Parts: sequence; structure tokens; C-alpha cells
Amino acid sequence: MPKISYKQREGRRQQILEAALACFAEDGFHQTGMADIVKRSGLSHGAVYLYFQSKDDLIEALADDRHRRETVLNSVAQGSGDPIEGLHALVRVYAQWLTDPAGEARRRVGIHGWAEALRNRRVRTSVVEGIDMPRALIVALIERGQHAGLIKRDLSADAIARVLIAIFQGFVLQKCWGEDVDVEACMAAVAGVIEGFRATKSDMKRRTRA
Amino acid sequence: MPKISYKQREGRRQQILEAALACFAEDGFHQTGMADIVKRSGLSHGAVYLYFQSKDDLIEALADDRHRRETVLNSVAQGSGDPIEGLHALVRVYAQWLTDPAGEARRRVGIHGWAEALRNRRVRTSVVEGIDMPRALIVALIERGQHAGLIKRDLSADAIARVLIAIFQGFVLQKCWGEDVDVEACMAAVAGVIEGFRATKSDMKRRTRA
Amino acid sequence: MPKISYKQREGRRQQILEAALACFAEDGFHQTGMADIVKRSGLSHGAVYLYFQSKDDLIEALADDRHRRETVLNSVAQGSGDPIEGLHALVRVYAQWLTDPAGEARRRVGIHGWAEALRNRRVRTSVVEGIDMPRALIVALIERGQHAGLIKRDLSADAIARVLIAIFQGFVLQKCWGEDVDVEACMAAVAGVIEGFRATKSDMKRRTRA
Amino acid sequence: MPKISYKQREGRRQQILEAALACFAEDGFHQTGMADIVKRSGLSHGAVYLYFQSKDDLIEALADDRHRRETVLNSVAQGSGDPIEGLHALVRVYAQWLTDPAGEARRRVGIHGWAEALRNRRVRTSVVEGIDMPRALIVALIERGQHAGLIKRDLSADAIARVLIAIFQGFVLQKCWGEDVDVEACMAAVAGVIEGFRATKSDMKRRTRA
DNA sequence: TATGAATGAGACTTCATTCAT
DNA sequence: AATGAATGAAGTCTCATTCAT
Repeated sequence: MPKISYKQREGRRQQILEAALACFAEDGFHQTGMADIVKRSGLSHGAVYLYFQSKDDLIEALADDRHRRETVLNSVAQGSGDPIEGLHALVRVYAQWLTDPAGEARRRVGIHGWAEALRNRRVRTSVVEGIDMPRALIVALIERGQHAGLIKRDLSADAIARVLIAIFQGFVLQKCWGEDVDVEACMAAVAGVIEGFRATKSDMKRRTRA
Repeated sequence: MPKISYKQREGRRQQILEAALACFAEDGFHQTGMADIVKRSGLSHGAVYLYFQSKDDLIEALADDRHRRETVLNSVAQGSGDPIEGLHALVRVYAQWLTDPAGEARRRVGIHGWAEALRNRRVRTSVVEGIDMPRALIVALIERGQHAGLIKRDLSADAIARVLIAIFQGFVLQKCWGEDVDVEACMAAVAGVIEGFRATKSDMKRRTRA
Repeated sequence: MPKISYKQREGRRQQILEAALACFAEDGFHQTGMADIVKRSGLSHGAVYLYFQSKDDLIEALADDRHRRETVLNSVAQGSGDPIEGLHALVRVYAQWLTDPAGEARRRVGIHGWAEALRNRRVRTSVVEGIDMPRALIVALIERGQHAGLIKRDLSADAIARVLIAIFQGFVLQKCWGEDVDVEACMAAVAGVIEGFRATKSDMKRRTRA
Repeated sequence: MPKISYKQREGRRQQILEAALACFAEDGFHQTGMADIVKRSGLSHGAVYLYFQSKDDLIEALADDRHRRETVLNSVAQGSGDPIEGLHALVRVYAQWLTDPAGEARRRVGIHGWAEALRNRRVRTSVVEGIDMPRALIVALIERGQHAGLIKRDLSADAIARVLIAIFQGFVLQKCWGEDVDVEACMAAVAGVIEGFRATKSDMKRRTRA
């Protein structure tokens, strides 16, 4: 017979995760002390350990949380008709995510997670799965486009997907460092990049000849 | 009157920096202990502190080191004639840097530096300058190309530069996480992206009409 | 007006004491957590604290419990006729207690209690009284035997009693450490020891001469 | 090139072990904090961990220390001629050890070690070896005596050894609890016990008949 | 210059106990 | 009476840095 309801329990969990997120965003995983998280959460040391086994558990919970959110993010732009339009839609979704002021902390923690992924297997798995998801999505779109003759065939679908993902990873970095990034303009450039993948008449001719 | 020659002193410094680089690459800045660096350098605690004031100083020295190396890297592809060819040349240089097995540690430490840049002003400055350098280079090339009618004019030069830089940042991440990145194919895709920025006849017409 | 019957209350108390006994036997007093006892008892933290004021209270209750059981044990072999036979009877009773498999936990906790007695006055009192009881019994038997000329007079009754008690204390240790103790043989040796205390003809002569 | 000599280092080690011994004697292993040991040793927290890996390491070092001292203790009474006299010699050695005021702390820690042996394999091994040493010694003496017809043959040598060892274990307990033990008288009783093992004329007759 | 033993603040985590429900 | 979530002091241990040698 639990003393508090599932909802209450989940609320406390979120309270702690939010505190951890804020702390980690400010100072990174390893420069943040449990005391910081405890203080920020408004709970006690013991209470935090009632919900998470360890600091690492907290880090991994946030990694999982991020993973879950990205799953949702990707699902948004899944079943479009026109592949090229699908890519544009995906870019719009990620652009929105990139500029959402409420997501700043999450983006910063994301970067710390990228570094942590280099030495923590569990975090790496979560991070890699997090980019494999959109990659699979993009690859599917591109291959469909290539089949339909809408996208250049001389480029590897996987490579294109990696390029698009890399662009967003780089943007996250540049934005979080406080660079004066004109996201509008950048998105236009990305749109240009995508348009650049569109098969031209000469591509079709070349293909016919080949 | 220095007790040891400049050359000796510089040698010791490098010895320490190399040890630090190796340790940081493995475990990140904050999970690496000074003891690890001391052991790996083959020197003593005291000796390390004779050359560097603190662990942060060491981190910042490595950031500066990176900055210096990137300056050299950029200078390679500076004065080309054809702007588009210049971009391709730059990409080749960075692609080489990306795949150099000897640079793995540096790339990993670079990622840790990206995270550290979020909380250490000095590191951030170094990192940001490190991307501002190639950015200025790329912007110059592109603006030259746009003036000459070789590159589409409807895209911001800065945005294009940021996209290209972002691509490489993302590639560093994806490679260092152990992803199975086909760098050749990716570089072809990047080349395709650059070609996509090339002004077409319709662009010219559009421009004439405008 | 108690809310639950005395019987129920006593049942709960025993339930807790049994859980504590099992835990303490496994891990000692200070390495056992209240949480372990709570879990093993099947009750709640709060419930345990309704019956015992503190962990120390629990430890002391078990010490008292032991004390009470030993009182019973001693009373068994009290009023024999022949003093020597009385000693043998006492040894048999303790030998039985030593080999009873169901008493293993109690013996182990007993040892932890011996250590605890060094720093907890209340536990020490309980332990010391626990050995003073059989000691008094043995002293009485021996003095009776010495008066009757059945037991050597040149040995202090108290010393003999302490020796006999010490033997059993040592056996508890050796058995609980998992030593391969042949209890039968040891009891035979103890019987031999007791027989050794029997006055011989030469003792009687010596006494007459003195 | 060590900064301090072996002697200095060993001195520090002893300093810490002595502090630990005093603390453990007072409060047991698990109620003693590292802070207590640190304070008593006059060193710093870090210094203690420079010499011992952990609190458990400290406990085990003391167990080993005890083991080493007991080896010396046993070696004292090894090669006697007359087996019975050998037993008496051994008893005298242990009696001395038992009454040495400077050994009080060690005896108390010994008791805590007996309890700890129930749950710490390493400590148990050390403790058990510590009693196996004198046991082997006693068994050898007794078997020699039995062969020579000086000691009763109907008692197991091992059992007699265990009895003698148990006696001293029990004495340690009784003394450390502050009992008013008349060690002189007890030793006389133990001597009596040993004399009781001596083969009598009737034993010899019985043996001849058998 | 160079050493490495020493420092001590602070890291993470546990756990006996309480108290609102 | 009974629950179990919450508390927070205290536990063990680490580690960047210093300083006597």
C-alpha cells in the first residue's frame, strides 16, 4: 500500500529531474554536486536517493528522458508524402526545437551528454540511439526520393542523413555557446542544402544514358 | 636566470600536455585526476605545478593549443582562386583532420572542450574563436563567389559558413562515438552540398529580372 | 485501554525480535540496518518503533531474552545430588545447547553480544549476569564437593567454575567460525577435565597430613 | 626515490595502527569512525588513506598484526622436552599475555575481531589461523605425550587442544568484561586440568590389559 | 628545480529515526 | 495502531593543491 499516489511520486521524480537538469545545464554532470541538486529540488538528500539510486542514475534518467522526447519529436514528421517535403518538415521540427527558449537547459545538458557519451556506455547508447532514430527516418525518405527519381542518386542516403543530423548538432553547439546565430537564415541555408539534393534534368539524362 | 634551458622547459611542458591530452581524451576533464596526469607524464606532482598553475590552467592550455593548431589548419586553404574550389579545398583539409588516426585523442578532447565551453569563459572564448576563424574564411570565399555570380545570392554567407562548420562538428561527434561513419561518402555529400550552392542559370536569370 | 490484545502485542514483539535475531546473526548489530529488520519482520518502520524505542533497545531486548533463556537452561541442572554428577549434567545441558542447530543464530548473536558488551553497559550487565548464574551454580556444586572430600581442595571453586564456563565460551566461538569441531570428543575431554578435579586418595592423605 | 625512509614510513603506519587499535578497542570496528582514528593518530584524513586503502584494510591489517604476534607467542613454547611441561609452558606464556596491562586494547580488539570473523572472510581466516597455530602445537605435544605413555590415551588430542584454547578464549572475554578474575587461581586450575590429563598408574594397567 | 608526502574541504551515499496521514 | 516517505547528520573516501626537503 503506497503512502503516496503514483501521480505524487511521479511529480517528485520530475521535481528532482528538473532540478538536476538545471544544475547539469549550468555546470555539467561532474561539476554539479548532489548538494546542488538537493538544494535546487527543495527536497532533502535522503529524498533524492529515494527516487534515484545514484548521481549516475540521475544522469542516465535524463539521458533516457531526452531519448523519449526525441522519439516524440521524430514521430511528428514521419509519414509525409513527398520525400523532399518530408525532409523540409523534419528540419522545421528540429529548427523549432532548436529555438525553443524553454529547451535551452535541455540542449546544454545534451552537449554535456555528448561528452559523457565518450566514457559512459549507457549514455552513449542512449545518445547514439537518439541520432539513429532520425537517421533511419531520413534515410527512408531519401531512398524513397531516389527511387522516385526526385533525389540525386549519386549520393549515399546514409551520408546525406548524417550531414543533415550533423548540421543540427553543430547548430546546437553554436547556439549554446552564445554565438549570434541567425537561425532563420541558417534554416534557409539548410533548405537550400536539401533543394541541392533534388535531382535535376541533367541528372535524369545522365541516368538515362548510364 | 633560468636554471634550465628554454628548450628543456618547453619539452617538459609538452610532455605534460601530451599526458593530459591522453587522460582527458579517455575520461574527460573532470573525471581525470591530476594524479593520472602526473603518472602518465612520468613527472611529479610538484613538477606539473611548476609548469601549470592548476588543472584549469592545463585545460585552458590545451584549448589554446587546439586554437593554435586550427589557425595553422585554416591558413592552409586560404588564398585559393576559385571560391567554390576554395570551399572544396577547405573541406578536404578538414576531412583529412577528421580521419587522421593520430588526432583521435585531440578530437575527443575537443568534444569535452565543447561541453566545458558552456561553463568556462576562457575555454568558450578559445572554442568560439576556433570556429570564427574558418567562418570568416568561408564567409569571405562565399561573398567573393556571390559577387562573381558563382554562388547563389539568396543565401546568407554567414549561414552557409555556419552550416559547413556545423557539418564538421557533427561529424566529429558521430565518429568519436564509434559510429560507423563512411567518411568518403559523407565528404561526397558535403561536396554535393557545396555544389548545391553554386548559382544556376535560373538563378542568374532571376537575378537579372530582379 | 489497549487497542490490541496483549497476546497480539506480544506476538508482534516476537516477530520483530526474531527478524532482528536473524539479521544480527548474519551481519552483526552495527552492519544490520533497521531497514533489514523491518523487511524481514514483514512490518513497517513505524511498527517496529512502536514496540522498540531504538535499535539499541532491540539489541538490549535480545540480550535480555538470552539472559532469560539461560536462566531456564541453568535451572535444569540445579538440584542434583552428587556434585561431580551435577557438573557432568550441567555440561550435558550446555553441550546440547551448543549443538542444537536451531540455536545457531542465537549463538552467533551471542558472540556479537560479547563484543557489544565491551561498549554497552546494559548489554555487558546482561552478559555478565548470564555467566554469573552458572558460575554460582558451579561454585556451589564444587564447594559442596570439596566439603564432602570428593573434589580437590587445592583449587579455587571460582577458578574451576570460570574454567568450565570459559571452555563453553571458546567452543561457541570455534563452532560458529565453522571450525570442524568434534563436539563428542570435546565433551569427552571436558568430562575428563571434570574427573580430573575429583579428589584422589593421595589428595586425601595430603589433606590429612596437612 | 621515496621522499621518506622506510623507517619513517613504517613509523607512520604504526602510528595509525595504534590509533586504530585504541579506537577499535573502545568502540568496536563499526562504531569507530575514520574521523576518530584520524583525530587520534594526529594525522590528516588523507594521510591515513595514504597508508591504508580503506577502513576494512585497517581492520585486516590489525588482524594480520595480531596473527603475526601470535606466531611469535607460539614460537616461544615450541621445542620443550617433556610434553606436559610444554603444555604448562604454553599456558604460562598465554597467562602472561592475558595479564599484560599493555595488551588490554589488543585483547579487546581481539574480541571485536571474533565477532567480525563471523561476517568477514578475511578476518575469519586470520582468526582461525591464529588458533590453528597453537592447536597444532598442543596436538603435537599431546600426541608425543600419549605415545610416551605420559598422557591419557582415551582422549582425542585435538579435543584437548580445543579445550585448552577455549579456556583462554573464555578468559579473555571474562577479563575484558571487567570481571574480577583471579588469574593466579585460574592458572592453577588450568595447571590442574593439564595434570588431570596425565596418565595414572591405573591408565597404564588398563592399557596393558587392553 | 624537483619531489612526493601531506592536507582538508568536499564528494557521494546511508540510515536511524520521525511524523503526517 | 500502523504506514512509509521524508529527514539530515554522519559516514567513508577522493583529490587539487601545497611545501618541507
